[in-house]
Amino acid sequence: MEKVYSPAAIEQRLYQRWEAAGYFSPRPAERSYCIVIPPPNVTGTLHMGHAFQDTIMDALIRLHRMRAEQTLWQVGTDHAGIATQMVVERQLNAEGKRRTELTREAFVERVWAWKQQSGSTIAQQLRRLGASVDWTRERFTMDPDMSRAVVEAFVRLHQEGLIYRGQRLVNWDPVLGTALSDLEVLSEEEDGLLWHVRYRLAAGDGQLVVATTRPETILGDVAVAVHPEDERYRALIGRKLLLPLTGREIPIIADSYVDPAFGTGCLKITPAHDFNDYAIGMRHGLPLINIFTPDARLNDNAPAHLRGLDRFQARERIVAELEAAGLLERIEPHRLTIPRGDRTGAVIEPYLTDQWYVRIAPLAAPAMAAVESGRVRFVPENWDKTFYRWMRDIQDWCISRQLWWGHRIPAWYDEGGEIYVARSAAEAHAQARARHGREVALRQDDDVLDTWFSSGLWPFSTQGWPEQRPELERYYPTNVLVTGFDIIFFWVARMLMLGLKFMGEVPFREVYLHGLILDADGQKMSKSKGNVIDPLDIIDGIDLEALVAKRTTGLMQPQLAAGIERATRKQYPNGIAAYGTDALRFTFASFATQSLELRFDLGRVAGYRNFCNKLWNAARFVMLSLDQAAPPPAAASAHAAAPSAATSAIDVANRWIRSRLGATISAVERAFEQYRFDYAASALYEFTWHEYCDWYLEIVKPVLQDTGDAAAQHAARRTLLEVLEALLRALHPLMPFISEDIWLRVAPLAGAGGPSIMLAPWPQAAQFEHDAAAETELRWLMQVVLAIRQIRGEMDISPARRLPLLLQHASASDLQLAQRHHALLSRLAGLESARPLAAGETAPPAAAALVGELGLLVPMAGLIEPASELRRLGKRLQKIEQELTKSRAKLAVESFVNSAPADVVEQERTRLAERESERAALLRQIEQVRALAQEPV
RNA sequence: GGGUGCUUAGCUCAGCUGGUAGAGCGUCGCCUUUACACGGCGAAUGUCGCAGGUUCGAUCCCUGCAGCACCCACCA
Repeated sequence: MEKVYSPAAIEQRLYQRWEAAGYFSPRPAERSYCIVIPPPNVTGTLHMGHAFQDTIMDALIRLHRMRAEQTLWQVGTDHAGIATQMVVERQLNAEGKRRTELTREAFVERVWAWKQQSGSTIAQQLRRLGASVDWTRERFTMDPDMSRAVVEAFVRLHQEGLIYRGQRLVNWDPVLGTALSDLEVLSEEEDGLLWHVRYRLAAGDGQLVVATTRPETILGDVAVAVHPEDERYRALIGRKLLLPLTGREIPIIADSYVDPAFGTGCLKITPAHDFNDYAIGMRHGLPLINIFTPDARLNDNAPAHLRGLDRFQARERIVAELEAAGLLERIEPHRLTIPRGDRTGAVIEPYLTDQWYVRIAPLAAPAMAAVESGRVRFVPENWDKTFYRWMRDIQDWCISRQLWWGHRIPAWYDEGGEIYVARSAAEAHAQARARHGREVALRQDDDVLDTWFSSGLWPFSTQGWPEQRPELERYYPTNVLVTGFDIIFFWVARMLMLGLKFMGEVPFREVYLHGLILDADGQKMSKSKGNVIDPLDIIDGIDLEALVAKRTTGLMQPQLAAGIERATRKQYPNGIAAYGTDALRFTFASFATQSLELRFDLGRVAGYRNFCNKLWNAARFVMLSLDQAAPPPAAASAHAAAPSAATSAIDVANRWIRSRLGATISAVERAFEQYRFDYAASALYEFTWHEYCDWYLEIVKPVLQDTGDAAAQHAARRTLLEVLEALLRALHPLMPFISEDIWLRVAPLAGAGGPSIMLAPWPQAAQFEHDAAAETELRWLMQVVLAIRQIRGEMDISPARRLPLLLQHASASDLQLAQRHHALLSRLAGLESARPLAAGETAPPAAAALVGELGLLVPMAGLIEPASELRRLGKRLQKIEQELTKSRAKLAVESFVNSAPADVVEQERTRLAERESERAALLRQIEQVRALAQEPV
């Protein structure tokens, strides 16, 4: 093995081997375990959020695979209608072309070409992460069989009246020229203006002043509303106003929606361009006047000289004209929420169109019931509140999009506009024939479905639905959905509704919602902020120039480049080092707390890279020590010989490390069950570094190197190997590569070979039985060693200097342990000698420490300055006295002694007693050292 | 406007059913001891956001306040 762990040398090679060998495919077993990957955009690239959630899923999958369950991680990608269409449109624009210059067929063909070209990027990136997805079952939401599922779902929902076509106001993105669902609209507060406009009474005997944020929509006004109780305007209700600029007559109506306190208390009503006005218009039977074209220019309902103006130009012109006509009373600044399309950032226009909707209430009710009854469980649990709130107020889902890329809506129209929803054109024609008694010409709906409609079917469409395939039976419902909370409405809720609808069962038993990865400053990572870290750059490393180039090219706002470059150079003066996949994965695991926000910290990655190196070198040590091994003693003689001191000492240590490993395995299992990957990571880290390496390896060294005891050496080597081998298996779900690489070398020696650690069984805690006696004994050993090291450290005694040690007040058990572990103590604490004080022997001046009642004395002669020992003792004394004061105070409170549970009181008394005897010992010690200090040298 | 979280060591975060606070990184000493300097040994550091309340006892439960974050919502 190389001296330094080098992830680049092992990772890709191992993954290729695994994939080629087909290890990612499920192997038949009684129990199954299935996770579907949240399908990433096919043309996208892997970001930190993906890497995080894929790490979690892979860890779960690998654990269950090792438990010999029939484990499937279903992989695939999403066609991502809007996002992908936009990317390809941008490419066209760069070539100086426009989408509309192409035929629909030509454009779609071009998107497919782009998908072929870029679709493998994310798949390759997933491989780099070590994701053990079953590539042989990869799906794409636009695959023919997936499309068939989409059509089937649409047709069935339509047949049941759960999909309908309706004309109403939608969120219209004028840049894309499509409708959007409510979820795809982001509202943010922005600075705007409030224009106060005069509307004159038709009779010429007065005016109303109306406050509006959108003066251009005056052209579509059909009324002005006031509150029915508003004394100021009560008398005017029912009278007519002249619409400014056009002179069209509109009524003054009364509606309690109007807030008399806002603005002037007069609200202009534009039903075709505002959701509230639409509702009011409906209530009052008012007409709708649409004044915009689909790209938000004024249409023919506007006065001739304004037609064709963009809505923002129109606003300027209309304000100017109002001003000129003396109809503009005043303008004031105003904060308002502006709705924007989540992809384009364009201001959303409420716009009257025909769209397809899913009637959501009948689907939402069973979904809520499933969560309420616990058939689906959110982790962390409190997400159910968010879910319920949204589901209660949910509006019908607009599923049609005026795009070219996506699943074409399976609806056809005849010349009369009659609709035929069918699984195929032929079926539609048949329906039309039946209706008309003759063949009629049909035209398919031009629109496509919302991407999330097909995503919502993912857990069963990937398994062949609507066909009843065995895998559908086997893997539905899936066990857990792992995803970000930001997608709970878009995806989780819809899968739940559609899964219940079509499969009659929830699509997953549990939903693990993880937090959002932020940069080190707590900012969301985004291209425009220039703070994006590519997970692959952490794995492979990247130099500063490449990182700067990556962050500053292709910006939507190129003027940000300079600032981004400056910040990047400051934050990563040396670029990013190559840490490897395992370190990155372990970092993600350790980040997987229940927190909503996770600040990514490269320091943590470096720490876990070091951890990998530690593990690597521990393995090296084990391998090296095996190379030096003498042949094991013959079984008979090993048993016949009386156990030597070395044997019985190492035997306790062997039992101890096995006991600790067992506890670690249990802790990891518990952690996985609770989705607390941070607990799993820290249990493994703690055991590997601070128990196996810090103690066990050090304990084993003298046995292996200093003694000629073959039986002890043999037992130590076996334990070294067995524990390492099982530890690697326990580490594998989080660190697949390094664990495999080492395991392939180690396992055969441990008699646990196999083609891959992936297929090896998950370690059984029961095989590493808990051993309380060994743990107690090792705790004693460690405390003694630590106490002596502390003296050495604080007294600045060179590690090379061997110390004599005297034991004071040693119990029989202390003496026995000291004798058994004499060699170890000497080695680990650097002792020259160790012996108990003889009866009646006066202790020499010494630095002292206590382990329970046992006093550890390091004679000071020539080693220790009395002054520094006094300082050390003084510090200890101070601390003890503080604790004593607290303890005494507590026990002095009668109510505590009376009301607190007996064991708590007892514990406090014990603590007090211990502190008191420690204090006494310290005082004696101080006295003695002080006397020494005063003696002339 | 409504909702949900968060506020613990210099930094990033843990902290189980209330019983006198932990890790990693960083810092400071000492050490190139043949697994590892991506290392070893030792050390220091916390009015647990603020103010009340409940309790024998509160980082933990309750109320209020402040700050931060996110989600939902039609106030022109």
